Amino acid sequence: MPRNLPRATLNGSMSEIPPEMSHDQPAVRRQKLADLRAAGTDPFRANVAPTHFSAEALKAYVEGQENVVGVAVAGRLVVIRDMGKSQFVKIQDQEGTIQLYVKKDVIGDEAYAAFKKLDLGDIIGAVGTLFKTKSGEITVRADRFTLVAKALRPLPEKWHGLTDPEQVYRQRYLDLIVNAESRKRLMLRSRIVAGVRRFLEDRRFIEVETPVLQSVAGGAAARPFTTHHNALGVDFFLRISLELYLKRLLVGGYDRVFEIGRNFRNEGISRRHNPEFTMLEVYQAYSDHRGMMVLIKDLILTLCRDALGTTTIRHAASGQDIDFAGAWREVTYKDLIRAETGDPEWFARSKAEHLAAAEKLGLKDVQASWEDFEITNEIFSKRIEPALIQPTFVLNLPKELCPLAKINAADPETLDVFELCIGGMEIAPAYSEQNDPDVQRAMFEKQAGGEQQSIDQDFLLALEYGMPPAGGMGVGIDRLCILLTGAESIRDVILFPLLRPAAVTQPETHAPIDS
RNA sequence: GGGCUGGUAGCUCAAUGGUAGAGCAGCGUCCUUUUAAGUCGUUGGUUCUGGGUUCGAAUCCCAGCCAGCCCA
Repeated sequence: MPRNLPRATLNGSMSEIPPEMSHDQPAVRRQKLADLRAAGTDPFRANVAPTHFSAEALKAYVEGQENVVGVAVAGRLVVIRDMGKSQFVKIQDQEGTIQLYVKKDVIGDEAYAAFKKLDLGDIIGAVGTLFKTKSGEITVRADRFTLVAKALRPLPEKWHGLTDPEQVYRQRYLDLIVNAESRKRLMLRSRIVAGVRRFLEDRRFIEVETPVLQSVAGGAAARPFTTHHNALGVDFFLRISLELYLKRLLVGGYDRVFEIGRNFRNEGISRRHNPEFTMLEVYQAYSDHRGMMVLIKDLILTLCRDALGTTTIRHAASGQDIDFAGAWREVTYKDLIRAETGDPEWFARSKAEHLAAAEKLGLKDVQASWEDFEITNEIFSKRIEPALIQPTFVLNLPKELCPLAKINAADPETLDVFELCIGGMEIAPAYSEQNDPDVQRAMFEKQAGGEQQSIDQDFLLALEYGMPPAGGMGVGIDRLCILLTGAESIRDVILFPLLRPAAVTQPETHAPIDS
């Protein structure tokens, strides 16, 4: 301690803050920390043993048993109402907030003086008894408290929270502290993911983990990220789907498998796309795409009941209510296209006619160089899909759209697949999985053009050992969360969405005033 | 990649070419049942960055950085 400053004592007194420094909140807080250490306590070496989360403590109160039920709680100080010789404060934990009442003549002069030195954002533990205030709020009357982490920086404002979207995403921890809505929404995501696991495990699906680093990134059409393994001296791709490894497990005798895993696609970023995103993929032997229809409806209804507590949600963008408990529409791709174009003979017409019609529909991006099926599919993705708000199974997609599904027996131009659309988004595609190794090889080769190296030969080898017929499905977990939480953007349901790296600057260090 | 919008105190926001302000937070005072507590006083600015126009720029112009939305 420099001689020119008063020595801090255990009763919480502290060095004078020079007025010209009083605006520098980190410096003031570091000074308080230095004073605590000078007095022999280091908050960062202390700990507490809470007995209750805030919400549990509130439930533990017994009417008429004032100051009988004892609790120990811990959390971040988010509200301080100082009334001189007593204070009402609120601490926040994972489950919510609880009010503490700290009275000078209860905790003693020294402890009270130390309590007055606490700052918003500090993390404390408190032990006391439950009572109800005049206005009826269940509150902990604190007998003692312990500071376990000093916050060296001030929190964002309590009333408006953090609104700058950039800061919300970059400093999600601050968003979570001050924006209850974000906290709720992202916690709901955890509940949804947990609900998916429970649902599938109840049906004897086995959760597995398959490689993220792959030498052939297959199972979807997307640009992969590349990376490099130093010891092997080999480049790898980050996976773009889970499919081909999960099907190897079907070959291996795991009849019901799923993985909830991160996919990486080196493509643009938008309200609906994050370069890394979470997919659920499920495969069930001896089932097919029809079986997957039952499974996905059951899954979503279960999530609605368990995580949301309702089977009806409001779709903000369209203003419609979506009722998951009702019947889900089933319609073929071709019927949708015929209805949208008003042309019953659409699929009998030439590419030139399709081009002209697409132009007439106002689809500006369509190029004459496109394949015929791409022109038709543009109508589907730009005009039809965004309008499918209520749960809709789109059946019998054209065979060009996926090389991994079985051809439909009645209409060999189409596949035994569905695409589930809800809220104008594609939520889950599912297939009757192709298990004929020769057909699969032919499909891959056709898709690859001349690029043999893009074919996963080991997957084809696996199929030659025999894969049971199976239904398979991919569910975009992020999109499902957008839907179920009513979020506007995928970034609102991802804790740390990808952003351009911020300028690399170390946090400014604020030396205590006395150094 | 293109268009539009935004970036001002720790946070939320004002200030439309003429002295950069308010609320919260901070600092100091009063207050032993408060609820965005109240009360009196008070500190605090690289107006995103760099150029330019102008007697004078947070404001107008150019370039850049970051973000959001829309489009691709």
